[in-house]
Order: sequence, then C-alpha cells, then structure tokens
Amino acid sequence: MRAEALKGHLDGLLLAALEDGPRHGYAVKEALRDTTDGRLDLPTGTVYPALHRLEQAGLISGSWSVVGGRRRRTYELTEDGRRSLAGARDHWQEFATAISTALGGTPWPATS
Amino acid sequence: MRAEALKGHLDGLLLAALEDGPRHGYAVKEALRDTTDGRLDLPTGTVYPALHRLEQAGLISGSWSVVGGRRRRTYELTEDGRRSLAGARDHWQEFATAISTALGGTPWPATS
DNA sequence: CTCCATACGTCGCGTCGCTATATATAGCGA
DNA sequence: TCGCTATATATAGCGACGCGACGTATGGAG
Repeated sequence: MRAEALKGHLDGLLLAALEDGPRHGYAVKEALRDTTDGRLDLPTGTVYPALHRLEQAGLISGSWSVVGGRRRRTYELTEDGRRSLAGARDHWQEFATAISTALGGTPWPATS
Repeated sequence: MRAEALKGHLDGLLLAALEDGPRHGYAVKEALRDTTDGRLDLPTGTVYPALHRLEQAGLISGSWSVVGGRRRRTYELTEDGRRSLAGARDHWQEFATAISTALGGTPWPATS
C-alpha cells in the first residue's frame, strides 16, 4: 500500500511502535511492517527523519549503542510521548469516523 | 476538527458529496459539513482548488449557471469519477485498517 | 446602510513523506 | 575472494497539496 497519505498520522504510528519497549529505528520500521502484515512498509527516508523530529520534540529519547559491530540508536517514549500517543489515538478515532461518515459507501467498519 | 491531515483523502470526500446528484462548490462544502455534524468544515481555499483539480482530471464535469443573481458552477460525477470514488473507498478501508492496526489502543472501531 | 451568508476565485506558504544517494558492517553463496 | 543481500543510519532536494489570507460580487435581514 502506498503510504503517501500518512500526512500527520505518521508520528502516532512511530510512537505506538515504541509503546511496548525501546526499539532502534530499523526495528521500528520492521515492527510497523510486521504488525500490518507488510501493508505498511515505510522507506528509511521516511522513518529516520520522523524519528529525529520526534526526538527534537521531546516525545522520544534516543541513545547510541553498538550491537554486533553495527551502531544503533535506540529510542524510548518520554512522558510527553505517552501523552502524545494517547492524543494521537483520540485524534485518529475522530478523524477516521468523520472521513468514513463523509465517504459513505460501506457504513463502518468493513463488516463485509 | 482540523482537516490538515486530509492529504490524499480529500478527493474521495468531494466525489462522495457529488454521488447523490449534481451540486455546486459551496453546496459540496456544506454537504460535507452537515453529514459530519460540522466536524469537517473545509475552508474555501481547500474546496475550490480541489474541485478544479478533479475537473481537470476528468472525474467531474462542471457547468455555469445563475441562480438568484449569483453565479454557480455546478459539478457532476463522470464515469471515471464514479470509478475513482469506488477506488477511493477501497483505498480508505485498507488505509484505515492498516493505521488502526498499527496504532493499536482501542482495536477497531471505537466501540466504547 | 451595515452586516452576514452565499458564491466564486487565486497566490503563496509550510509541511512532510518520498526518492535517491551515501556510508559501513556482517554473512552467505559462488 | 568477490559480489550480493540484509542490517543500520543519514541527509539533500523534490513534489504534492491543504490552508490562510485576501479579493470580488450579490441578496436579504436588521
């Protein structure tokens, strides 16, 4: 699936991927891919800058480490990050409900 | 609700608003506002350019008329438009399912 | 006569996801 | 030994597009 329509929803996804414990960037990318059965396979050029933004915003905190000769930047949620994630979930529910209503067709959700 | 996160979903909404019959731009804006209880109140700077794009793309066709001294551009769906609307609905279902899955929290939809 | 709703339009800004490209290591098969 | 792939990170520049701000014009209510 094309992920171009993510505008404004990406941050929440990344935060959600970090909810059950610290992960490094590549692992976040994989987590999203796996939990959605490969439907959400984000390019690295999307993931890394977004993580930088989140860290800059204080929603996650990162630290360098080296595992198996490869450098990793491991991120974990901050308190602000958890709050922001909760907000993102609320916002998504509202958004999805509004769009689904306006879009019509099959009511909500795809019960077919 | 803030409609900034519409990126890529707007076209489908406009097409859906034209599904049950021809409407002019302002009426499309009102239709979306009304069917969502005011949650989706798009600014004119969003609606009109988008309608122009859709007409340019051949998904809707417009014609001028004058009603009550005011000029109106009335649009209706083309065949391509109907196909595109169906596609937009499919795409939305896929997208919403993927995001909801990855975002986690309350599963899907807000049954609470 | 003023104000608001109706009705259309466009310019320019800002955001942000994506493509392309670069670097570096580990491991596997030829 | 020589690629090739997966792992792991990074950034520059592009392109798309929704939105704010503004401009024009009419009709009706107060």
